[in-house]
Amino acid sequence: MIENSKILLVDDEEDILEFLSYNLKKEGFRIDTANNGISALKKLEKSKPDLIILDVMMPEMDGIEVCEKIREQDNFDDVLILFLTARSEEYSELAGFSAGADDYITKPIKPKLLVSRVNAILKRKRKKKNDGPIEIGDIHINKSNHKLLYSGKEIYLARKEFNLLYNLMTVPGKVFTREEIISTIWKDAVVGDRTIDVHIRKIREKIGSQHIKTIKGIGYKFDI
Amino acid sequence: MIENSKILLVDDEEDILEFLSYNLKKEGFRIDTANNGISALKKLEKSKPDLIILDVMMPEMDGIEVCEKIREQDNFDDVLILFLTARSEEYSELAGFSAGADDYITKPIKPKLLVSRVNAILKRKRKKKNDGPIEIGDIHINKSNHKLLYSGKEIYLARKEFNLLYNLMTVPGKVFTREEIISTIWKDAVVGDRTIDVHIRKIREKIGSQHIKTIKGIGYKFDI
DNA sequence: TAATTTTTTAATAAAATGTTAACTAATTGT
DNA sequence: ACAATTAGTTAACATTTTATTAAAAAATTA
Repeated sequence: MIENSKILLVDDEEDILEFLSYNLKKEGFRIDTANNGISALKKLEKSKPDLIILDVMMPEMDGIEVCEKIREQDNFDDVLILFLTARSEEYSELAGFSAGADDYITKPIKPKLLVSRVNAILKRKRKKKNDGPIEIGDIHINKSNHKLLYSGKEIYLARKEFNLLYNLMTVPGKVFTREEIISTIWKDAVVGDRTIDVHIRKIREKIGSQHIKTIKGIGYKFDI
Repeated sequence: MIENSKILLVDDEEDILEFLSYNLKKEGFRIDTANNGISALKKLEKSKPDLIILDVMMPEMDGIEVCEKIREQDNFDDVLILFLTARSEEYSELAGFSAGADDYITKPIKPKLLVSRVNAILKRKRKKKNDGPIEIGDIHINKSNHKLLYSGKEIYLARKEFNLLYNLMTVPGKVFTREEIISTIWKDAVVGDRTIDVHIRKIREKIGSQHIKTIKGIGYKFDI
C-alpha cells in the first residue's frame, strides 16, 4: 500500500528531480514531477498524489507559497507535504510548518534518510486515515463510534474484540499473522497465543464464522 | 542468532541502563551502554550493534536527534532503533518514526514486554531479507501474507507445502537437491526422503504437475 | 468498594498438518 | 531385458496448532 503511493516532486533543478525520482522509484513509489509551483498546482488535480515533496527555494513562486495555495483548496487539505530546505535556511522550518507542511528534509539529501522519512510520513497518514468506517458485505464497522452493524442489527463487541475485527477488516483477504495481530492489538502487554483464539471465538460467536478464516500455522484473515 | 544479537542501550539514567541491561542479558543478548548521545554515536563504530535502544528524553542531545544523526550515516542506515518514551510524550511517536525509528516502548518498562518487543523486532529484520512476492506465469506467491494465486484463484497450501513451493520458486529453473530442500525447509528436524515426495505430491495435487519437475537422482525444480 | 464486565490464562478436546512405513511404479545402468 | 535404484502413492500414526471451556485476574462501572 505504502509502496504504491504516488508522490509529486516539485523542484526547479532538474538534477534534484532526477535524484529524488531515481531513489523513490527504486522503492516502488509512483512518481510525478513538476519544475515550478504553477505547474505543480496544475498537475495536482489529475495526479492526486499522496505526498508532495516541495523545494522551498524556487524562483517566482516559492515552496511556502505553493504549500499555502494547496492548503487553501478544499480537496487537497489532507495531501501530505514535505519540504526540502537548505540546512542554512533556518527560517523555513517555522514558516513551512505554519504554511501547513507535515515534515521537512534538509539538503544535502541522503537517499536512505529520504526514503525512511517518506515511508514514515506515509505510514503516519495511513494510520490517521485508518479510522474511517468500513463496509464489507453485510458488515458495517465504524471505529469512530465503536459500532458494528451485522445485517442491519447492531452488535456489541468488547473493545479487544472490536479492535481485532476492525484490524482484520482493514485489509480484507489479507492473512494477518499472529505476530502482526499481537503487535497491533497488544501494543503494551504480552499475551499468549490462546488469547487471540478466545477473542476470535467470541467474535465468531457474534457474527458467525463464515467471515473469519483460520490459516493454520500462520494466522487469520477476514474474507468476504 | 537472535539471542546473540548485540544491543546498544542509551540512557542518561544509570538505573534504567542497569534495569535494561539486566533483563536483556538474562535473555542472552550482548549489551553495550552509553549514557548520552555523543558517547552513543562514538561507540557505534566499534560496537556495531544490531539494535539501539534509545531514550527520547536526554539532556543535551535528545533521542530524536541521536536517531537522525545515526540515520544520516551511510553505514548505519539499517541498524534497528527502538525508542523509549514516557507515556505522556505523545509527540515522540510521530517525531520518532519520522526520524527513522523502527518501534518504541513506553515507560514504565515492563521486562516481559521489553524482551518480547526486542525479539520481535530482531526477528522481523532477519525475515525481511527475502520475502518479496514472486510472480511466475500464472502463479503468484506471496510469503508475507501466505497467499498463492493460481490463474487468479486463491489456493490454500499448508505451511510446509507453501514453504517448499516458495523455496523452489525463488530460483525458477534451478534444480534444488533433496539435501538443499531439507536444509532450508527442515531447519531443525530430521526427516526421510519420502516426506519430501509426499509434500511435492500434495502441491502437485493443487497446482498441477506441469510446473514442478522431478530430476531423478538429484531433486526437484520449478519450471515455467 | 462492590458489582459487573472484559480480558487473560490454563486445561483439555478437536482438528489439521506432518511424517513414516510399506508398497507400487518408473527409470536407469548394465 | 533385468536387476537395482529412485520416486510416487497411500493410509496409519504422530505431532502441532487451534478451538472450546471454565475459571481466575484485571479493568471498568455503578
